[in-house]
Amino acid sequence: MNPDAIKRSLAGSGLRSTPQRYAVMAFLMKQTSHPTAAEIFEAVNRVDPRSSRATIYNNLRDLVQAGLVREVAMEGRAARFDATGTRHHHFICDRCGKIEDMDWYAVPRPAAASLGKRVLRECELICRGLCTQCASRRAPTQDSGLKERINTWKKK
Amino acid sequence: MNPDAIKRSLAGSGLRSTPQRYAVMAFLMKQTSHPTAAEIFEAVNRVDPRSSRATIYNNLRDLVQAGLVREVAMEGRAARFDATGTRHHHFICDRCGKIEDMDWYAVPRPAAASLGKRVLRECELICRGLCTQCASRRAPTQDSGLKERINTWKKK
DNA sequence: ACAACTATTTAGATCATATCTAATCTGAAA
DNA sequence: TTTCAGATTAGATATGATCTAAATAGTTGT
Ligand SMILES: [Mn+2]
Ligand SMILES: [Mn+2]
Ligand SMILES: [Zn+2]
Ligand SMILES: [Zn+2]
Repeated sequence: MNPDAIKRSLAGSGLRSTPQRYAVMAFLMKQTSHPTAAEIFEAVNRVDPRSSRATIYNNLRDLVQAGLVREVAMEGRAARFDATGTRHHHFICDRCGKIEDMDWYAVPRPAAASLGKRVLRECELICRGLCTQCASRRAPTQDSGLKERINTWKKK
Repeated sequence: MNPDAIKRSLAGSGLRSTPQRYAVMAFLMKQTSHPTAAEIFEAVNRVDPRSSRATIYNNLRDLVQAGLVREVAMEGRAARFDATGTRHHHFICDRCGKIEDMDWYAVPRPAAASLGKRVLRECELICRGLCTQCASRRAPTQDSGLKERINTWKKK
């Protein structure tokens, strides 16, 4: 996306276009990974060191509120973010914890009986297993169960 | 589930059955919500105050490694847990943040092309919208967009 | 171009959650 | 009953996120 389009989308959400805020948005948009606030802080300041830690957090909060960025649902401690460009699902690797985008496809909605009086807005998918890299590094053996997988991952 | 069954499932995972560990497991199994470590600490010690904070965390770690408990994938800061009894999906309320269980149903797996060389183990669903309580408290208006919903929720 | 107004940025303090340490205790096997 | 690896503990420490209040800078109107 070009600079002006980003600036317009900020303005369209009632957010001023500051160099710091622009940098966070632009970085997330060209990212295919799902960086933490700390990673965004580093990357953004490596290019142009004008953002404080608080500003990164402030801007992530504002961009999420504006719907331009989302926090990814997963079980780690540090929040991870992606720009809400195109709709997609996620794949989380059991072994290395990496979060990858998966092509979006409509998922059958829960049965009305199961839904009850809840109002459904969307269904997102979290696929789990081994990422390409981890799958090739060692084929999962029969006794390599959840325990082993979580162990490996937690040990970083 | 009866006490002996819990003890057997702990032993079956190579975990000693201690009063503290048993209490965490038993509490999670009778829970329909998705408590944080702090909530488990409080609840367990209200009944029988023998567990330290570190022990709650230690046991949650051990039970997750054993596959008897899982940490729920969601975007909050404090980890939330449930016993992995019956397979199910989750519904997260946009307004109050509550996580509810949804009946399990098989989800169509991603297309082979999209999956690539990844090894798929499972697909879990995160449904979003308004829980029964929030849906009835105020019907969503047309201009009540993501921004408003997140705002309301973040304000606790 | 300039002033005025308010959103934004900032360093550092503080909070919330999770993990580590190393001393002590205990479940369960023999 | 003895034994000892596994489990518990209080408190210290680490990590990630938010708050504070003073300084700065986009944007709008002139
Ligand atoms: Mn993504
Ligand atoms: Mn659940
Ligand atoms: Zn991997
Ligand atoms: Zn709700």
